[in-house]
Amino acid sequence: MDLLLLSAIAKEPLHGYAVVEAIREASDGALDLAEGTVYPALYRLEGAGLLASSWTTVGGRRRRVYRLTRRGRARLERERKEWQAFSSAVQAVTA
Amino acid sequence: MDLLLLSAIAKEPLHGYAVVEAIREASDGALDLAEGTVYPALYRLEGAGLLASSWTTVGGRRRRVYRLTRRGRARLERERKEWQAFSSAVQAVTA
DNA sequence: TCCGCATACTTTGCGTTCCGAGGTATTGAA
DNA sequence: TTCAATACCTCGGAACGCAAAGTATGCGGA
Repeated sequence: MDLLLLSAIAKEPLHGYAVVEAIREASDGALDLAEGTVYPALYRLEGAGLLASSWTTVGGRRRRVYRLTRRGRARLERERKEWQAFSSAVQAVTA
Repeated sequence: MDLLLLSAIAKEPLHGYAVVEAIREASDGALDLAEGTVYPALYRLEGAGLLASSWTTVGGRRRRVYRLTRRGRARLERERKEWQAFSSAVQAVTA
């Protein structure tokens, strides 16, 4: 989860709703995250100092735009490596 | 989890303790499952009709050996495909 | 005009899952 | 005889992902 969110926001700052769309589109519909999953996860990541947010208003609608902090980028690198390792391990067991 | 257990047991019937070892070795130590994870999962899979078990005694030690049922093999195929799809999707988002 | 849909955020509660920790019991080696 | 390894079982907690419901705004079509 964290890897997905950090990856999406790393490409460009996004607000919650846009994160859901970005991940759904990037995965060609395979990953369709529920809002009840994403928003609490974003709060958690911000609380952990990996994301920072600011409110903006676009066309009368308020948006909370998230961007990666320095620590967030470092964490993203780590998460990527861990995912690769995990994925390879699963591949090895199931092959 | 289910994919890992079914994969390990598909190669040859195994008892719980051996499943943990098989997965740890196949993954070169990367996946080291806790017994508190594996045993309940095996009961669950057996309850779902994907595994069948029988008691054996080897050197005074009792073992519950699990093997895949027909439905278990079908499920394994499905789990493999789902994992591939999921893994590809994550790869696409994080790339 | 007004209804409904898309946008956008928030919160609550549920079910599942995985694990740590503890327990039982046997065998074999130090 | 004591300890490690083998082998099983079970309880409790913590986290997680999601469905569902709620709030609110803007916009297009009937």
